[in-house]
Amino acid sequence: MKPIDWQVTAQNGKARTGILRTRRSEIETPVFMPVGTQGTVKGIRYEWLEDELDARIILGNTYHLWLRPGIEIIRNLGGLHKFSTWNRSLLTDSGGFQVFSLTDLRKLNEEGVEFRSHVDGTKMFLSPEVSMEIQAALGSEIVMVFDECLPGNVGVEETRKSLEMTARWAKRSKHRFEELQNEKADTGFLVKENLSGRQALFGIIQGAGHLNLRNESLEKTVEIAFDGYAIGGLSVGEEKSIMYEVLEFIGSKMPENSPRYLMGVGTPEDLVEAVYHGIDMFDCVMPTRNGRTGGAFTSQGKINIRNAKFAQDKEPLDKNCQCSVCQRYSRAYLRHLYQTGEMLASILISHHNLTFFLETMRKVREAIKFGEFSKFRRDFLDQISNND
RNA sequence: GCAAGGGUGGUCGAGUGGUUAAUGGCACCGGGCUGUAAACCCGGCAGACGGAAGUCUUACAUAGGUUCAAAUCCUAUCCCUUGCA
Repeated sequence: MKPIDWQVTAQNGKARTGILRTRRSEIETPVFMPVGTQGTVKGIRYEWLEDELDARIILGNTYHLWLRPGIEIIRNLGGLHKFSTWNRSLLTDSGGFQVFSLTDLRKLNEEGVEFRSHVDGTKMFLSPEVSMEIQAALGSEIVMVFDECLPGNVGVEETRKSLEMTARWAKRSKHRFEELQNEKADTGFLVKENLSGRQALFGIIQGAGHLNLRNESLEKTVEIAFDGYAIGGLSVGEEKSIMYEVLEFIGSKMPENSPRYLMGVGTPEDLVEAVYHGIDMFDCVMPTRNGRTGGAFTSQGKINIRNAKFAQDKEPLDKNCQCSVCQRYSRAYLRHLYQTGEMLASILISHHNLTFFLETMRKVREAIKFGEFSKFRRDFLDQISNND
């Protein structure tokens, strides 16, 4: 028995819809997963995620939860689901991205990465094994292998060395992961229908903007065999055209019968483009981070609620949006909340943004089912670049 | 009325003869944010011209003055604060 089940339900060009079943929820793909790094999607109560937004899966982060509150505490409280009360699916990132983003606070070698905690400077050592142990304690439905994520625009030699290490780390991740499953270290264990009740493990393809290396990484990763495959190392400073090039090249080469996950991406346009190239899963901090900092995504493109031009604007953030924020609050009011530093501004805009992302994916799925994805893509990109 | 201390750019507040179109903070304006060290970061903020380096004009209560040079020194006036009557 497998830990997850994924079936394609419709195909339109390279784009496809599917149903991903985990032990905790049923997820229609393509799916956008809100990011909940520290056990919370910043500014959004689970009630909203469950009810109005109807998110079926969110992210958590190994590194952050390891530092605070610490794994012992989470394990003692029964895992991240019980601790946080989020009962739908969780995907946990391995800390691999922090290898990239906390570059000043780390020392990296074959064995793993020594971090100085960004919280208090304590030395911590993260490795494939440790990452798997933490993710087992968190009890997420989908565990990510521990990888090295390079910045964009890195040369061929460095990229190759890195991707080879990532492949070795992937092997070690899987080895330790399976031990932990057998040891029943997974706090989220839950038997459901014909699933194993265990965690699923996804591999990560690296290779920066070098297509041949992407291919190499793909082969190495598939050879190890995972429950799903992710593309890492995109949108990390490289030209956007490089990301699209990599997606076009590698997207449809990834195993057809497993979910394909593009890590950390992206803008609404990126999502639609990636779906076009056969990607099924996404996560990104943009809706919540931009929401907190006054950036709203709309069907007419991005707006910045700080702009003086909204001071007396009675319209909602997006006149085409059905979310509870757009049904009730004007741009003028939201701008006022933002300008006066009211936390509600961040909450409401984040809420709207998440709605926009999730709703966009709903429309994407719809379009694929009706065989109209090309038209949808054209119209969507047209609308969104048409603002001001 | 007398005495003391003050009046600086939207605001608060540095500066007390030249490197000062004037430090900072706030406000304001704009930009950025892609597996969250992010309720954050960056930039602009007298006016005009310029792509820019820059040039010019007007500025530190008001009006005069001293000086090669003044927000800074002097004189007068107006206003504010505090104390004493």
